[in-house]
Amino acid sequence: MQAGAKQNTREEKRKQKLDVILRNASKAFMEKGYYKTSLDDIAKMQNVTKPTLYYYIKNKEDILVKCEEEACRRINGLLDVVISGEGNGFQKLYSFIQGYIAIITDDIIRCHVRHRGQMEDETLRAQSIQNHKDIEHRVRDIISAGISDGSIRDCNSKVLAILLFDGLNGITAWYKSDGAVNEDELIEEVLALVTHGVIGD
Amino acid sequence: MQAGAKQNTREEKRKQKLDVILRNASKAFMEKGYYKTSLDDIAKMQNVTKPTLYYYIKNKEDILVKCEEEACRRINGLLDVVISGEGNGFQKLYSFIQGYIAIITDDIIRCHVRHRGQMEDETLRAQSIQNHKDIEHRVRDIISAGISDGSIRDCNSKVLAILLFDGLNGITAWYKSDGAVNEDELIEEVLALVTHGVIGD
DNA sequence: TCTATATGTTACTATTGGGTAACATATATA
DNA sequence: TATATATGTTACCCAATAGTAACATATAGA
Repeated sequence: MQAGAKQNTREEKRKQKLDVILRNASKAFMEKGYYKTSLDDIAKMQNVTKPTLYYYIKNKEDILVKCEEEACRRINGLLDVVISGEGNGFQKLYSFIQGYIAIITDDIIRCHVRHRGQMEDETLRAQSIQNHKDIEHRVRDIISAGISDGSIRDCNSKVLAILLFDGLNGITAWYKSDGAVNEDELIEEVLALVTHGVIGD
Repeated sequence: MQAGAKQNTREEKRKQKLDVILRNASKAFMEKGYYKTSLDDIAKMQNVTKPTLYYYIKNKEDILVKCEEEACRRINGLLDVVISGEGNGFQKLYSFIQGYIAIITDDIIRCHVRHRGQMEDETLRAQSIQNHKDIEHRVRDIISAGISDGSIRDCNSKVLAILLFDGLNGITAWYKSDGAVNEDELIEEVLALVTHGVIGD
């Protein structure tokens, strides 16, 4: 067997185990909150002991950082696709919302959304805030383009972007714990509301 | 001096001091988070020692409960006025949004919004969730009335109510830490978006 | 087979912080 | 003035938990 292959297997395993840790931690953080979830709790979820976690993460806060990296990768990936695609500003915003709702049902993403900008370490906190600002800015650019090409009503792009993000994040937080509305129906309702508002015909 | 008057003064003072505690605690919770804010921190903010707080509150969690009581009183008060007022469903929803944005700049209300449903005590947590459901339901009733009278577009009132609350809560959380948009302008933008959506004319 | 390194455990330290007991003082009222 | 009660302090306890040191074992590669 080749040296490279074996090495790879070990690294693969390592990556998978880290992913399990992040996934379990995210789930626990969403259910009980960050501070009410101990590292012992997380360790137990994958049947190891606390010090083992420190082989994969630097410290508790590092879990949030790693979730954020993963989340930003995916959200920015979505934005890459949306922005480079066809259509006017409104259509791009529309497909971003669709994609975002789909993405944000993942525990790791939801964990990031709930905890971003809340690291105790100042440098990490600043980085986290910046990461989100960058994403928000890319969405605002889509909106601005839509206003320019006339497909989006003239409005304050900052207020719209924030209203949109907070609304979407809230929706998905609620969505998990309730089976009354299915995902397709949810997306359709949200898109209709964002598009046309609440005013009667 | 009358017995009643003196007694009253003492009770007044007590109420005022409790209010200061809630206000300071709310501010700290919003800035640093609930778990990163110690009772010693809060005590220092009004130049007393930690045990003194226990003369006004049962325990740390009780601060959240008391903030919630105050917040629900005010939000339900707003709903009382809005619902009993003139106009169709859309107009009532419109004035609720106006009032809600104004109310939610208060630290105590923001503290409630951020921490509701997160008490460790199960009974308190259930009560908190119920309180919010009640409020959400009153808003949904306004929406349903609007749909019936034709002033609001036919939509899922649950999705709209949640999208609305989360959007508004998010906006105001952001609003505090940024001076770029003044409150009147903010309210106007939000109302326009909620009313007409983002679609170009 | 031998050895270095990756992976894991047990047992511990150190700190934080919620909550309380015991004690001190101001003040309203009889 | 006397006294009960409201209000406050100092000094402490105790539980939870993040993080570490020392030790054990599996495994990849020579």
